[in-house]
Amino acid sequence: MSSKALFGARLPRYQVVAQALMRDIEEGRYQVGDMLPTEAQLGELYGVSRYTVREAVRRLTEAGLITRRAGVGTTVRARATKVRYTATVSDLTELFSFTEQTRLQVLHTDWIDGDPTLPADVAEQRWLCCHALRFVAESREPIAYVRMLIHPAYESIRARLEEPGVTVYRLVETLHGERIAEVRQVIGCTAVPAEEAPHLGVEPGTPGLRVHRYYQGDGEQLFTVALNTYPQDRFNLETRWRLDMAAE
Amino acid sequence: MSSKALFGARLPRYQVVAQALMRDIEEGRYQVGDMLPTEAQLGELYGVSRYTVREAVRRLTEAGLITRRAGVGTTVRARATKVRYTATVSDLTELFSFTEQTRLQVLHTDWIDGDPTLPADVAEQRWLCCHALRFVAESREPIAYVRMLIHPAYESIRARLEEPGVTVYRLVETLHGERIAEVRQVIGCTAVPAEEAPHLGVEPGTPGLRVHRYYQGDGEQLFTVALNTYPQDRFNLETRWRLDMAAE
DNA sequence: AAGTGGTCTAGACCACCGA
DNA sequence: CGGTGGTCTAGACCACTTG
Repeated sequence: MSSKALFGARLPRYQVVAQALMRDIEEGRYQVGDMLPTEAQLGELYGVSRYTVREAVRRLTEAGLITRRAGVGTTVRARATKVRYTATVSDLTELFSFTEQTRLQVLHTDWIDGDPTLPADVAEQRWLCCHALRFVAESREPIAYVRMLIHPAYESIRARLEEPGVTVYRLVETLHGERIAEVRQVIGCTAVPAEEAPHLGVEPGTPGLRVHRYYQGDGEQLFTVALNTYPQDRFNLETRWRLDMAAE
Repeated sequence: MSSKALFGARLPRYQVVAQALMRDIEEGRYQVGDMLPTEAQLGELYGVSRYTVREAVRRLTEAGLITRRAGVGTTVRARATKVRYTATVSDLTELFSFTEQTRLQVLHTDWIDGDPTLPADVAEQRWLCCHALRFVAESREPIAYVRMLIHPAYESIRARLEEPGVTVYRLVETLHGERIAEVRQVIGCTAVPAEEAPHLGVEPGTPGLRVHRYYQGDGEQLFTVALNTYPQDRFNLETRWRLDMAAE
């Protein structure tokens, strides 16, 4: 119960109806897969107008309990609102709070083709691979060694990679007018490889954070992959998950 | 443009109104901070009923462009819908895909009091610290060394920590009837400490993933803190961020 | 053709806020 | 007090799905 439960607080009728329906679903009087009564029937059942029924039913829809289809009806989809924990960022840069104040320095570029250390779906294709260091602002010490895998179709990105403040995903979006629809991020740890260690100023084999990010378009197509190695103590990744207060 | 753009598809009037309003905000005819016209005025302006205005305005509200207050009016809050990327899990266990098939083996318990390696707000208080190993299913090799910081008020948790499949946050929730409202997760890398290495079967100083999770209640109060060390190659953390298709 | 949800109108009363 | 958004009614027409 909320701390500000009010005794005299009359609930709107659509709330009463919504709660009654939720309870009926929760307690199994309507099973998942069942059809709910029609709006007209619910209106009669609860003695309210169609507007009120629709407002109530809208709540259930938003809570994901039901789906509706014109000409068909209303189907129960879930027994209870799942408690959902959500981390939302309004912009991908917020994923990595620092990203915007960083710059990239490209070391060299080559092609990779079937790297077995990569996931199967990535290793299948041939990628342009940009090796680079990431710096924070004016600092002379890099925070990460980055390998950027760029789909051959997006090769023109390479030329603009070193502009300050750019991010891969923004380049893909602006240069090619495509939206990044999904980002997959896999985090693990690693021993800093001998190839990368001197650039980072650490000993080979010392601990490093490995962050792989896969930028995907709307279908399944992979636009770019960023493989980052962060030496110890130069970088922390923080995520917050907040409880959704959707339907109570 | 969507692939199924239909020419003959007449838009609902509330959509037309909503888009007009969004464009007006986007282009600065209504500035952030300004009040929008009242519902009555908008109805007259666009020649639609109040229902249609409200349905339109509801879209802007859901998109986060405006906020409304009865007795006051409608305030413009943002110039454009920010693209939001969301990662949603229906249950905290999904945050760490493995957690449910794991078991904990407690090594020993002590008290910590002002550990300087911890964030200031955590270090301030006195915690019951449970040292443990986390195993996957029947495997004999632990995947992590865990230090569980338990608020003295929740000390009774300790006794049930070793039950298979339990998770800290569930114990807090069930034993004390409190909901975890927020989880903060900080990821970095570390050299596996000498104290932990033998238990994990690795050499001290080898790379390890450090995952700290802070479980918070509704206020600011911290319930528990989990400090995990995962040796290399035993564990990956994956997160997906999907583009919200909310308001177009 | 009958019935569904989706849209829309023209009214109405209310709680709340600011002057 | 007058005006706001929040709630609610009783109608209506429509596009769509199903038999």
